[in-house]
Amino acid sequence: MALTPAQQTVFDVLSDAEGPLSAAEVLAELKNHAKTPGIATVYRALNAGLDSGTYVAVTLPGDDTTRYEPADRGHHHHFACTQCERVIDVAGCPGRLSPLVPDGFTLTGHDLTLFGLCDVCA
Amino acid sequence: MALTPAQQTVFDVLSDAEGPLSAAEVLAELKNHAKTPGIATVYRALNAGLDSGTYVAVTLPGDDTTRYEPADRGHHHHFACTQCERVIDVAGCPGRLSPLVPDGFTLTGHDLTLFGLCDVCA
DNA sequence: GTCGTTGCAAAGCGTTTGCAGCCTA
DNA sequence: TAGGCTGCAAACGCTTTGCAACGAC
Repeated sequence: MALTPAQQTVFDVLSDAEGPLSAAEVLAELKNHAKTPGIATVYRALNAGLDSGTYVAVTLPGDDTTRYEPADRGHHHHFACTQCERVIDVAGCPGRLSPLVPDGFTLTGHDLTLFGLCDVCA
Repeated sequence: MALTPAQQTVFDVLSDAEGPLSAAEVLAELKNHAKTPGIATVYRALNAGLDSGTYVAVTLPGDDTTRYEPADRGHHHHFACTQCERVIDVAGCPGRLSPLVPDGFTLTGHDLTLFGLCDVCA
């Protein structure tokens, strides 16, 4: 599946990011590039990536905007800085979640977000 | 801080729920009551509760609507049924999260959502 | 009568979609 | 010329706000 120029640009930005970006952040990042696409084009590129399985959507607590990141990063979680609002990936996983699940429930997945101060803000 | 009638009704619904409810769910629940307030009144009651610290807002991954629950439930997490979309509280906490935090970052909180099938859907 | 609460409708904000213009082949 | 990509603007759903009417004291 060949990428359109706009899709390629968006893909580059997401690949270079150290965590999931919102559509607005992608657009802001693209402002640094030679050519800035319209917001509609950004959303179309992001949704095309979701459809093709290239990206996954990420929603963080307390943040009502959808974020996107490449789907090939494997299982990981996120750290959200409460000061600068930057979101970065963190490797690893607490594991041992089955004991938390009530009787009769089936656990198929989980999502963990850490909050605190990033290295810049700390 | 005396509650208005509408605030009291919303408070009753949230207190009886076994997990966080969205504004739409609160409104749907209120339809079973004698008097159904307008959606604006529901939002006003919810936000008044947030301001006074009576409620906390909860956002779940993959769900772009804000949910609300009483603030006095202590530290707990949530289980979201991927089939019926019901969300219920789960007690307990994996703990041991500090090892996941990158060097130079300060951990102040976390949020965990479990996904799977509830006892009804399993 | 005064003040706060409520309901309706309009406004906001993020996201999606329709449509026409553009570029490439 | 035909096709798809793009940008603009309108549409859309959830949430908030303005304003006037209502009810309690």
